[in-house]
Amino acid sequence: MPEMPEVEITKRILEKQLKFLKICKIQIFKKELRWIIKNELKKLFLDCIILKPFRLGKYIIIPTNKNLCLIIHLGMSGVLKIKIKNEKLEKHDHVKFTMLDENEKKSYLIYNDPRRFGFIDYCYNNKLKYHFLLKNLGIEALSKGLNSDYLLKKFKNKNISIKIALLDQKIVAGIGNIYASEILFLSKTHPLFNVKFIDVNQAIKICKSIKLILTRAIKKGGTTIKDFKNPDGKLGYFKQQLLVYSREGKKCFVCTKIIKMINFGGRATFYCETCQKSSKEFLKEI
DNA sequence: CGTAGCGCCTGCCGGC
DNA sequence: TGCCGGCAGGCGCTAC
Repeated sequence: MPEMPEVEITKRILEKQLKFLKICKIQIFKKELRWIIKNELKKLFLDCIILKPFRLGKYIIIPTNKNLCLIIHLGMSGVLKIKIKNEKLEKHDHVKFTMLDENEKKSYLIYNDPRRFGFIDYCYNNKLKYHFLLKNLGIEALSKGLNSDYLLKKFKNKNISIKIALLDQKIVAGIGNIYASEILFLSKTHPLFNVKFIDVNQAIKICKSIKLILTRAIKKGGTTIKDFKNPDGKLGYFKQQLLVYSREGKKCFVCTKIIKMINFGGRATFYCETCQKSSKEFLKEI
């Protein structure tokens, strides 16, 4: 489910609904996620008061008043659900936090993840940037620092296709497989274009497209392909705006030629051969 | 060193 | 109807 816009949507709702709640109970029904949830987490976070959640790339960070923060990643199929009633568990509910507000009213945060590629970890607030999963994150996709200079610097001495580069969280944090195809279509860049040939003009276009696509997706509440729901249970509506992703065999909205799908790096990539044309010599072999 | 490919999981869909 | 292969929004690890 989640690329950065979906994670951002999730975070915004957590921000509204979890702030200053006290964690009074933690239940772990399945600790074998991407990594095994550490035993001590349950005890450590008891009686912690939740401060303002934030996002780093596709990670959600939930800081607390005890210098500890939760690190949550939703993997491919993870969702966080907030409930105000103590409802029966659903399939693939793996972790449940019970929380209290200042009037002792309970609410519940539930981590649900069918494929279990996501995880929950924790660390000390001041050690966050040294956490092994966060320390190598590249620049935030929507930050000002993401500009053509930054991209060109990162692309220097690399010999990979632009599609692979956009998915590399060490370069830019937040882009996933759906939006990578969309971004390349918008910037008229062939997905196999070798980053070592990207010039300033192309880098500027790519930066603009990254920001435009992700900002639009956030506005639409993210993309629901199959199972993304925000913590309020709402769906995302960016799917209707997708220009190339999952449109193989259909007509390009711009030139009416047929959208192609290719597979590399183990992921599907959708593009328009006409709109994203490139001389062969600039493409990365696959 | 950088890069390509694998594997972790469950569920769903299309083809036979 | 049922079974099977392929595929899915991510990402760290391993082998080269």
